[in-house]
Amino acid sequence: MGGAKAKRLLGGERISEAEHAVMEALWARAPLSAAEVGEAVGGQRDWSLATVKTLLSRLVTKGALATEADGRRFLYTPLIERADYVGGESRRLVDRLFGGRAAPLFAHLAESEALSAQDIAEIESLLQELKQ
Amino acid sequence: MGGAKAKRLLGGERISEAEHAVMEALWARAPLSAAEVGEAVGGQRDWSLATVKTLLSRLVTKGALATEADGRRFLYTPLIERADYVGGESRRLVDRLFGGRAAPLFAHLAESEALSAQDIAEIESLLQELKQ
DNA sequence: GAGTTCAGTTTACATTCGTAATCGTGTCGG
DNA sequence: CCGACACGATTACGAATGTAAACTGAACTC
Repeated sequence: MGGAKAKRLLGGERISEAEHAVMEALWARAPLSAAEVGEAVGGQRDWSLATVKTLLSRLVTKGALATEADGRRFLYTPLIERADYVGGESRRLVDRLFGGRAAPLFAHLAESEALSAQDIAEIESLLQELKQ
Repeated sequence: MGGAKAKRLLGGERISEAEHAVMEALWARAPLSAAEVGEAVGGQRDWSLATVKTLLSRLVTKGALATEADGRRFLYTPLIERADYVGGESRRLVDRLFGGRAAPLFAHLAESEALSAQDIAEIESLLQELKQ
């Protein structure tokens, strides 16, 4: 279950960084109106509502969001799953920088002290699961 | 030695994806002339020499490459280390998508079967080193 | 020594992105 | 019924990017 195949954005369009912030808001809670998304991202970015609306429109065009009419306004809902997006981006990075292999990435994070003790513990237990 | 602190690009400018391909060529072997870089990346991207020259210039402007005169032409050498670039990009991804923690990234890679048996073995041994 | 070549520099131009302001229209209060 | 407001849609506009052609000056050729 949960094995939804990665939904490709229409024509494989990419989600930009600003757009991603909007997606995060909607992944956290959806559906939301434009104004609500504005509030939600208000903490992180200092955008005018107009900007948020532009990003929402672009995401709809790209096929990343669905709209549902709610009276005079729209409610927006993600069409792609966060896991798919995250997986895609991770894969892209690993491909681009580490020849597609994850171990070197891991080594890098380890070497640059990007791993906390907790991370290490968690990863260790994940490894255990994988091995059986 | 080798502990060079991450060289920040002038003003923190980012290296674009196309530029990155050029950097890879030079990280693999440097110094190289523009024509040589062209050949080196020729396999991956189908760029005209003019394009390669543009990218080289932009990278010089951004402070990512140094030029060394060699007769009528230039030889280009990276000013930033691949490890620094890779580390920066990895960190950005982890911050943006996983709240700065590496374990979730790892979990994701594991879950999406992006980890080969070899990866797992290597990571395991890295973990051993980390733990002592 | 003049023309051709070659390399870097300048200019070009369509897209995407970030960031909005403005427009058009339907709705709600009075 | 009329004006103020609330929304989405349209338009804007500069910076960055991808991709390259045109220009310029120096070097090598005959």
